[in-house]
Amino acid sequence: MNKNDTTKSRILDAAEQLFAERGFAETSLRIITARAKVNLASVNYHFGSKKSLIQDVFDRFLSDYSSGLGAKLAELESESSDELDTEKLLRALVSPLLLLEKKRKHSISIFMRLLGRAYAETQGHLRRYVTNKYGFVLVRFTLLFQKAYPNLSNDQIFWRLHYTLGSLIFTLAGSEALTDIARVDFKRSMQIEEVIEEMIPFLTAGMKA
Amino acid sequence: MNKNDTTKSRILDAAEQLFAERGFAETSLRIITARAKVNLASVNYHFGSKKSLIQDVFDRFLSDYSSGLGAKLAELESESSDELDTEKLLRALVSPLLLLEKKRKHSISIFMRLLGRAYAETQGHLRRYVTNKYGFVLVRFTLLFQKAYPNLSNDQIFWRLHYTLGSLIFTLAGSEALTDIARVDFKRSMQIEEVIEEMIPFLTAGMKA
DNA sequence: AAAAATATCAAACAACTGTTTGAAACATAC
DNA sequence: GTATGTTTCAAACAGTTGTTTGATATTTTT
Repeated sequence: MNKNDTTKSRILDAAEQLFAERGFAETSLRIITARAKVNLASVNYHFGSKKSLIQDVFDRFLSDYSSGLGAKLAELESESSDELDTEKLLRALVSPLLLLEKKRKHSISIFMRLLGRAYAETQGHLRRYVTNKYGFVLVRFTLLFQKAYPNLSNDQIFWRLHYTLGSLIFTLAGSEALTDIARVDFKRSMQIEEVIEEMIPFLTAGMKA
Repeated sequence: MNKNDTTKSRILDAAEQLFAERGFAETSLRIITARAKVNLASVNYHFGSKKSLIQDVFDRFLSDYSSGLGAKLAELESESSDELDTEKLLRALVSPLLLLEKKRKHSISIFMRLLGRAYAETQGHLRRYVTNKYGFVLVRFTLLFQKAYPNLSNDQIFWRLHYTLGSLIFTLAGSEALTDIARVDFKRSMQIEEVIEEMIPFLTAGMKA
């Protein structure tokens, strides 16, 4: 049987879509299993609980993304500080995203919406889970920025990195709706790659303000 | 009876807090009424439904904010284009927020978290409601930016405005958690006013990149 | 003070939630 | 082909949800 058409992966596919569209609490297991065309009980059989399903949806994205990012970071870490600049670092951050998008259409926007929702879960289990398991990537990234900008204080870098993440997550999460508006208002149809390209000079300028 | 201690306003107070903390679907009417120390049925009596309660929570914030912003925008609209700059416009955007914060502690972060959640509700009733009722403010703001930056194309302004909103909402929504981290990591405790001050040069540089 | 309108209350409602169960179907190994 | 392990399925479970009800209390009007 095709690995992408097992009961388990069909549940993951349906769940990640619906979670991104409607949120975690607003998405019932019955809606997921109906969309995935599998039996209701199979979620608890394959994943144990709804909580674990949510975590597994994240894991599939994050392990893909952070392995791609890890390679990029390793490259950059071996470079000297005067070779580093914001644009290079930002491209390291987004290029694994574009890889995801190539493998599966709209996955950037789905991924970013999920991230936004996880972030909004200020006190929930999900935020803890994500930060515990993947927080070290953010740390590595912060260190690179510190190396690239020795004149900026550490907390300035901390904050600017968060401004950047805010722009990225917010814009890419809403990219479908926003490109729609741009298309009718400015008669300009954009791909997500183009949206990202537009964003890089903005963020670069801010970073070294 | 004190206007701020009616059943209705106690429900609004409890609801806005809990919605910001936990989300809309994750917050039951029973939790709200328990926190507000009122009877369960009073929500449906005073607001009609949970949906309307959510909208009314927004209305209280948005009418406060957008009336403050409206005055600022009127000022700016009467200025000539060479008097306008990004910093002025950004300050017009955030100064009504700081007024809210003065009236009630933590209201910026609550407000931004609510906005973030409303924004995440891509297909929900709330997003429609907010954009229908308050979308014109964003339009006015866009026009001012176009006036201030005649060399930028309209869609560039459109996108950069969204990057800015992303930074603002994302950072201010998480400002409590982030200032906590900054305090222990950098031994630096920050007020929200300071966070905003730090953000303005970043966004200004990006806007005129 | 009587009457009318407004507000509060405990209790019940139907609908929906995630999860469990035990039997049936299927696959794999001997 | 029988036995063993794995997966699917319909049905039921207990708990929570938003909402409604009708009685009681409170306030306002006359």
